[in-house]
Amino acid sequence: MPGIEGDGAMSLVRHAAPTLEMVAARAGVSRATVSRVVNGSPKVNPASVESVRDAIAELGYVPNRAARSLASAHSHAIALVVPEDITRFFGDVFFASIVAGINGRLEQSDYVLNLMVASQDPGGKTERYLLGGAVDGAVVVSHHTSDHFLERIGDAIPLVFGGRPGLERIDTWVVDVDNEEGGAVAARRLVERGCTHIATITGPTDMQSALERTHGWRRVLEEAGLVPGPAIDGDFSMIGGALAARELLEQYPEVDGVFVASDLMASGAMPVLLDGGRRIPQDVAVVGYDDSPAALACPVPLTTVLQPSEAMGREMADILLDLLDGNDRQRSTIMPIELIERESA
Amino acid sequence: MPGIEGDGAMSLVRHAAPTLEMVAARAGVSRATVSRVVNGSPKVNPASVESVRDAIAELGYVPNRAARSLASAHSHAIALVVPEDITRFFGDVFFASIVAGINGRLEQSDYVLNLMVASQDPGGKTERYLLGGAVDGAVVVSHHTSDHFLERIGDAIPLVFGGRPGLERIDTWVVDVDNEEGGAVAARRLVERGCTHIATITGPTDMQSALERTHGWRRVLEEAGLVPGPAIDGDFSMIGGALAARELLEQYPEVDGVFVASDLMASGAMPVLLDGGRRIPQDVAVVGYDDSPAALACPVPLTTVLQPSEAMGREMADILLDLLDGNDRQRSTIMPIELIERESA
DNA sequence: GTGAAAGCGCTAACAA
DNA sequence: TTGTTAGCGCTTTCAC
Repeated sequence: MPGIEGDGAMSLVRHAAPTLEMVAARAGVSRATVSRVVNGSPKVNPASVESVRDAIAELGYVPNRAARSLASAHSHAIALVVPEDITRFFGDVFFASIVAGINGRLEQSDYVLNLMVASQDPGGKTERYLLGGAVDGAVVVSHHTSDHFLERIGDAIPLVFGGRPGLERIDTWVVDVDNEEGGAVAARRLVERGCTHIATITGPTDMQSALERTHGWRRVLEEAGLVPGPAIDGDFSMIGGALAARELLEQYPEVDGVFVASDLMASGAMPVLLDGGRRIPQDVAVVGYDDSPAALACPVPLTTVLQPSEAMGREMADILLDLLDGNDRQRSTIMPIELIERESA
Repeated sequence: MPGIEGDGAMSLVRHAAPTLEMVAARAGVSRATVSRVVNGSPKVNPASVESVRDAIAELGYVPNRAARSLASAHSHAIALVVPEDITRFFGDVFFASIVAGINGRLEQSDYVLNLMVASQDPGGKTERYLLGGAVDGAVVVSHHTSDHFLERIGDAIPLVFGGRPGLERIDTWVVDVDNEEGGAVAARRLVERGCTHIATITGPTDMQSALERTHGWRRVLEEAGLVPGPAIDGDFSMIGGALAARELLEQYPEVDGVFVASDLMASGAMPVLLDGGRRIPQDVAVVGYDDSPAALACPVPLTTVLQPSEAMGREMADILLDLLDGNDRQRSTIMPIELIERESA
C-alpha cells in the first residue's frame, strides 16, 4: 500500500497516541505494572494503581488494540457476518432485532461487535478478515446454503449460526426457532378457521428456514386431510410477496387461506388480494410470520407467528461468549415460537 | 481476561494459523520476500513470486491483521459509527442506502468496514475502540449535537460526517445534500403545474434540514410572484402530517398545491386531503421528499424529491479513503437532489 | 532483487 | 507485589 500516514498536510496531523511505556514513565512504575492495572489484575499495590490511573488520565492513554491482540492472541472483537444483500438486510426488522439482541448482550461484556455485510465478497476480503485473527469468533445470520466460505472459517474461529446453516455440516452451534412448528402453527390456524383451500407464499428455496416452514404447513394440511394448495416463492421481500400473490390468484383462484412466510411478504401480498376482490379474512384468511411492525402496517392487522428474534440474538452472543471463555455449550438451541392473533385470520 | 484458548474441549480445537515464517521456509526464501509478494511489491523475481504464491496456497496462509497493523501502523479498516438507537437505524431506509453506498465504494478497495452502532456507550467501549488504532478512519452518520465523544476521536483519526454535524465544529469533512434546492425543486414543480395557492408542511423547526427546505420553497414562490401559503409544522411523522393537513384545509381551503417535506408526512396528509373532498392531483397537487417506500404506499403515487443517499455513502467513503491515502479533500461536499415524477403532482 | 535485523506496543512467563 | 525478559507476526530500513 502506498502513501501511508505522516505526510505534511496540516489538516491531517494527528496526535501521536501515548504508549504504555509513557504511562509507566509518568507513573514511575514498570510497564508490566501498568499493564496489570489496565487489565484489572487483583495483585497490585493500591498506591501504584492510583498513580497509574492518574497517569493514564493525564496522558489520555488508550491501549493499542493491534499490539494487545498480537501479544495475547485474541482481539476482544466478534463479527456479525451477514452473507446477504445489504438492502435486504436493512429492510428486514427481523435482523434489526437480532442485532439488537446481540448488541445488548455484548454491552455487558468487553467485546465489540463488527458487522460485516458480505453479500458478495470479491477477493475474499471478508474471509481473510475473519481468518486473519481480527475477531475471536463470529455470529452468522441469514445464511444461504451456498455460502461455503464459512466452512473454512469455522475451523479457525468459533461460529454461531442464527438459523440452521443447511443440511450438511451441522457440527456447529446453532440458535434456531422451530420453523417446521412455526409453519404448522400457521397452517393449523387456517384449518381451524375452516379454510379448505390453503396455499403458501414461501421464502427463498435455498434457505433452510423457509423450507422448514413450508414442510410444517404441508404436514398439517395433510394431517387434516386437505390437499395443499400451491407453494409460491415470494423471496422474503415485499415486492416478491406481491408478485407471488398475483400468481396465486391466477393459478389458484379458489384459495381461501394463505400462509405467507414473512410479514413483509404479507404486506406486499395483501393489497393484491384486496385488489383481486377478496375480503380478508372473510374470503381469504392470511397468516404471516415474524410479528414485525409490517404486521401492523398491513391493510388488515396481520395474524402472525412470532419469532423471539431479540432473544435469539442475545442467546447467540451468549453462546459465543461462553465458547470464547473456554466453556462448552450444546450445539443446538431451539427458541419457542408463538401465534399472535389479529384480524387477518 | 481468563481462560483464553487452547483448552482441551475437543470441539474447540482450532487449526493453528500458518505464519509468514512458515511460508518463507516452505518457499525457500526469506520472510522479507514473502512479505513483498503478499504486499505486491514490484521488485521481486518472478520465480520467487511463483514459489511463494504456491506456498501460500498450500498452507492456506492469511496474514495476521494484528501483527500487520502493529508493524505498519495502519489497520486497513474503517468504522461506520452510528450514534443512534439500533432499531431506529434499521428502520430507516435512508441509512440502508448510505451503508450500501459506503460498502460499494469499499469493495473496490482493500479496506473492510466495521459497523459500530453506539446509541449509548457504557464504559466508552466504542470510543476506546476507535482510539485504540483498530480503524484508520471513520464515517459518522445520524450524528446528534450531543455526541461529544466524537470530537476527541476526530483528532486521532479522520472523520467524515454524513449531514452537517451541528453549528459548531464544522472544521471536519461533511457530505450533505442541498436541502434548500430540494425545497426549491418541489415548489418549482408545483408552480409549473399551474398551482397558485401553494402551502407546505414542514419538518420540525429545530432541524436545519427542515428549515432549509422551507426556505427553498418560499424563495421559488416569491420568484414566481406568488404569495406563499401557510407553512405548517408536521414534525416529520405520519400523524403529524395528517394533523397538519387538517389544519391546512381549515386555514387555507383554497390550497391547490402543497410541498410536504417528507414522504412519511405525505402519506399521513393525503388521506386527509382526500377525505376533505380534494382530488389529487386535480384539486391539490402534492410533492413529497425522500423517495422512500412510503411514496409508493400513498393513496396516489407520490411525486417526490430524491436524496441520493447511496451516492452520499459512496462519496463519504471515497473522501475518507482519499484522506487515508494522504491526499486532502475539500471539507464540504453537497450532493444534488432529483425530482421523481409520479402522479400526485 | 534479496536477506538480516530491528522494532511496532503490548502481554506473559519468570525471577526477585 | 513488582520488574525483567522474551516474544506475538509482521513491516521496514539497510546492507549486500
